[in-house]
Amino acid sequence: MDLDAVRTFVAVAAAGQFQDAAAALSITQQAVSKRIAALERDLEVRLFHRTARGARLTVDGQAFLPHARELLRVAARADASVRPGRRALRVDVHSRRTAAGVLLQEFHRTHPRIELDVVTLLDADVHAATAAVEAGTIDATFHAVPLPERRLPAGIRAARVIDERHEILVGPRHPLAERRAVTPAQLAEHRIWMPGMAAGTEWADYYDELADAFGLTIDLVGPVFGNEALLAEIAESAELATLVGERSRYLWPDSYDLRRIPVRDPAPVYPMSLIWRADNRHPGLGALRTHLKAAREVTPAAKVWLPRWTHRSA
Amino acid sequence: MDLDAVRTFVAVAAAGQFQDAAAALSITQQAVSKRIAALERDLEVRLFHRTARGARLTVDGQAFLPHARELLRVAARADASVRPGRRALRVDVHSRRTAAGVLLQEFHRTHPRIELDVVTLLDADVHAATAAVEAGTIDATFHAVPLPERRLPAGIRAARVIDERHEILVGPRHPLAERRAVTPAQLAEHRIWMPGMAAGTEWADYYDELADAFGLTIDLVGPVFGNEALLAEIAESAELATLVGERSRYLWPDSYDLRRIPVRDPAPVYPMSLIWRADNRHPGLGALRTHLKAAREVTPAAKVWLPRWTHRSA
DNA sequence: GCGAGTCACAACCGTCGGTTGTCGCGTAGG
DNA sequence: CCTACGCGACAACCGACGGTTGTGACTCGC
Repeated sequence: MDLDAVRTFVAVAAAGQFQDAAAALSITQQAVSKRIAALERDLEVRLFHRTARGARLTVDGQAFLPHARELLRVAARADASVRPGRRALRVDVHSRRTAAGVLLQEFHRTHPRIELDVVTLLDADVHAATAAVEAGTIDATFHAVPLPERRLPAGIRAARVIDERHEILVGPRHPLAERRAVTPAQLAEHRIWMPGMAAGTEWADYYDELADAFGLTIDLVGPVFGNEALLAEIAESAELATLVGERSRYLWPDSYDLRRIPVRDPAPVYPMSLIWRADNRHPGLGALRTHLKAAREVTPAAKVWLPRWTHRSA
Repeated sequence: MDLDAVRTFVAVAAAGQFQDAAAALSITQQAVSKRIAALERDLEVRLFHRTARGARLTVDGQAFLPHARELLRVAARADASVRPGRRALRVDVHSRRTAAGVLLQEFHRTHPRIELDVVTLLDADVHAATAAVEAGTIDATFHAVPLPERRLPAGIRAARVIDERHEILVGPRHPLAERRAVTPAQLAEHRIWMPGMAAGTEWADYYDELADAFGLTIDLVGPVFGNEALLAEIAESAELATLVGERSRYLWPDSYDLRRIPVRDPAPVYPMSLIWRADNRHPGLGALRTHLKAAREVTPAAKVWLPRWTHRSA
């Protein structure tokens, strides 16, 4: 199936005759005739009734038309997603399942008109992601911004948009399973398991500092067999717990009886900023910033714990 | 943008290298190279990093990939919608806004996996539609089936699936505007306007018989300026009313203050059947029949009025 | 019956997309 | 360090496809 043929089909359906469609497409009537004939041969079905007054859709043509329109729309979106100059808003998130991803999905739902592409830079820390923003390959990224010892490059802006609190995830046999909330101090006696956190990453640094601050045992090592395996292990265990972002979404089969219990007093918070180029005029970027600003839930300062190394600015 | 190129792009992204993708597509590596190069030239963007070990997606490629997949999915659906042999379930309804259309939409929502095409045969009465079912151009149609004086053709089946009751649509100044319900007899004093009902159609016959039975004045003539104009007229008028199916959906701007008032005791019912070929093995057809059976709301026989000419069978 | 309109068919031709053959280059291994 | 292997790119060739112009068959309306 050829997209040009589909475009021609839609043009003919709209015009009601080959000639006008040909004019609209700036080709000859004969070319239109050939394209339609080729499409009909390809689909093995007749799309138009030819009359002396023009062309009318057959039942098959009628059935095909909305699909053809959809096809062209999707093709236009696909094109817009990468076309330099007016491509879709491209935002980098570390994972779609954590707060930033969830917020982006929400943004997409409330702003269906804004073309949005969510990508994940491979092995990118704040600096690599910021470099990508600077280079223009992405329009924005979500990261915790380190204290301004190392200032952001000129022309780069950042704004705190997510204060992600945490919950522990435990199985039914875990001692804390029935709590409505736990404090960080209460977690000291229990083992917390976060496999797959490579040392040296921002997240590993965060959990290290958190462990230090409250005397926790946070296990960052261990083989990674995927989320499914981790969840199964947690559900079975009477000792293991893992930390998840409050707004993260991990789907698990109903057979796993897992509970999410908020960590409060103080609530450890992973502060994420949106990072973008000051001179980026993409209309979707402004909308995204406005949306994130509105969606931000600020917890009173007294009740949160923040890592020392992060950028404090709003 | 060429669909073959897009298919190739997806294959390369999956394989991680040109050679394997070429093998999977049964073409040479050189052809793959050309197709990708053409796509990149077309989109004015680099999609892959070429290395000595294969090809890795660039950020642009990563952004493009889901759109490319979607494009292929939509193309496959478009193809399936008309491909003889295994095309989508094709159902004819007179209007998408009336009960049959609304039920089909509901069916589509609850059965997203079943490819469904809703078409409207032009100028087709029961017999023309039945002929289309017989010929196989459509899988099913909704119509009131006349009494078996003229029996259905051999191999054609019909089942009553919709008993559509009615409501009158009136503006705020109409004498009946504040009623919670009206009887057909009460309508006798008022003028009912149904423009655009060509004489001789099933619907016109129905309204004729209804008018006779209760001494109503139903005006089937009048110029047709579209639904919008009709609704505007009704909303303004203190005398005009029009009949609509209970489950029909007409959207109007909020500025029109229109009320829908059920007609009951007895409730005139337009009985519609689904008509299909007994030997049609399309899997969606069975699902549709089951769905319609479950959705059917049967009003006690004593409380309904049915036209004499319709097929009484369940 | 004829003219004006429709679409289809035929002939022609350039371009595009496929193939085969070869090269440059980066990585891995001796 | 140098070589051998594997990857993708480039070049030359060729057939097929899609565009054009010219023409024919057909229908409708005056």
